[in-house]
Amino acid sequence: MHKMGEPLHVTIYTELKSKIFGGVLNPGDMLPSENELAKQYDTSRVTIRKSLQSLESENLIYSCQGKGYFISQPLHNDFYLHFSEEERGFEVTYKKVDACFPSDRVRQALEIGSSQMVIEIRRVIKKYDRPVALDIKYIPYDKGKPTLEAELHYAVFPDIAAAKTAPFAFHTRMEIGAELPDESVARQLQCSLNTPLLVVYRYLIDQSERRVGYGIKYILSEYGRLDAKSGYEL
Amino acid sequence: MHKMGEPLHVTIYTELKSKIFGGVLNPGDMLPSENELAKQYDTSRVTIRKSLQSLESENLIYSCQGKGYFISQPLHNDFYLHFSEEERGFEVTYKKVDACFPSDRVRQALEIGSSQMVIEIRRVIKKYDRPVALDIKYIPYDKGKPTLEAELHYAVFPDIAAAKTAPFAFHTRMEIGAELPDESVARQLQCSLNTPLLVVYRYLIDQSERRVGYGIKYILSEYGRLDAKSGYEL
DNA sequence: AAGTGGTCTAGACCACTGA
DNA sequence: CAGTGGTCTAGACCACTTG
Repeated sequence: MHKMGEPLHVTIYTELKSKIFGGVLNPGDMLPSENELAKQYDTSRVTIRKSLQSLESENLIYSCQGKGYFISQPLHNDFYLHFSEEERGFEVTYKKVDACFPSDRVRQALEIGSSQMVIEIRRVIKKYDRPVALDIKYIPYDKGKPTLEAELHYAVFPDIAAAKTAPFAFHTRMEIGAELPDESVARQLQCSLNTPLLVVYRYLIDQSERRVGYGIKYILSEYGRLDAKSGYEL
Repeated sequence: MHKMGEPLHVTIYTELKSKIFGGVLNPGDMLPSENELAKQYDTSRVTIRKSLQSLESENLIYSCQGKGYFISQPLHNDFYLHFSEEERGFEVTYKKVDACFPSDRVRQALEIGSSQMVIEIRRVIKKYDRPVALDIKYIPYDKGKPTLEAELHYAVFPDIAAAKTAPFAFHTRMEIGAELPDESVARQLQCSLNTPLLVVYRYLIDQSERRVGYGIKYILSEYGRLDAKSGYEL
């Protein structure tokens, strides 16, 4: 029922959602028409549409012109993963910035020629004085740019592109794998050569599909599993 | 400008979005008021609100009552990850279903007592006749339920909960780590004991926070990195 | 033809914010 | 106080789907 002070469209939204979560309405089922609902709740079509649009933006229902509204198939394989650079409780104790010529792997990842220089930024992330992750980033080095020191804040990834283009005009791709460290990585993480590591590759891509950043993060798995979730909330 | 046949609210939406992606409007900036925009585009407030609501549902803008609309801070650390059970081009060549008493790890994951039996479902996923992943799932075994054979379709995870509750009334948590296989896992994946594996843990949780399923998937990393992406699309 | 959703108008009143 | 967004109405016309 309509609670005092609560907008009517919220009440309608909630009641319909309850029916979906309660199994009264199931995937594929048709909802009552807008006019039907407007009559039921003694309100206008606009208010009903407001409620339905909320449900639609949560992927709970969808509409077909001329036919009606239908309950969606639930998406239980789509996960949401938060992967932040600035981890709370962790400390970045070491930074190194270099301009250098890229290795083949880095050249490929950034889709650049071998004569194009790159800036390499290495960081060791520690917790309780023990290294838990090694983060290496590469960004193409444009001549006539500020000094290397000024590039330090590029350690946080989105800033790289944000500095060159509009803040929304790029996206990121991520690949997650499991690998054993090479000697250099093992040394910096103070682990043995057969310690399995989570490795996260990141590609920063601008609006014209140019690669503007490449990052590799080696994570000691026992200190940092990645978390993701899917599903719907009442 | 307003193209023929295109709804006005879409035109307005697109023009505003272009300004955001083009860097004309930046995070924190205030948009013109609804009345302002209605005047500019010679339309009603309702149409303007429709456009703004679209932008809001994409997290490009947000509104504050009494103040106005503002450009959001971009969320470049929120990733979208699709983790499907039925992989195209892969084959499930082996299935085993057992009712058994759970190990400690499984008991903890499902939050059940040691006298509660569970059903174990093992699957080996192959590609070109080579194993690429091992998938083990556990679901609490309720007495007086159908035979084990009938539980085979539970191999696909969401179905487990969907069979017991409404299709929307549950969610999933996922943890991703890197581990070395034990002997049993190595044997089934036909790999050595120091092959690093991606390990994906899944918890299927119903609306009253009960664990209704637990899954472990060991993935040979070289054949199946996980992909995720973030960002905005024009 | 009747019913559906999609678009749009021209108002109204309210709650909230800031000067 | 004036200006903002939030809610809501009572219509209208269109495009689409189905019988």
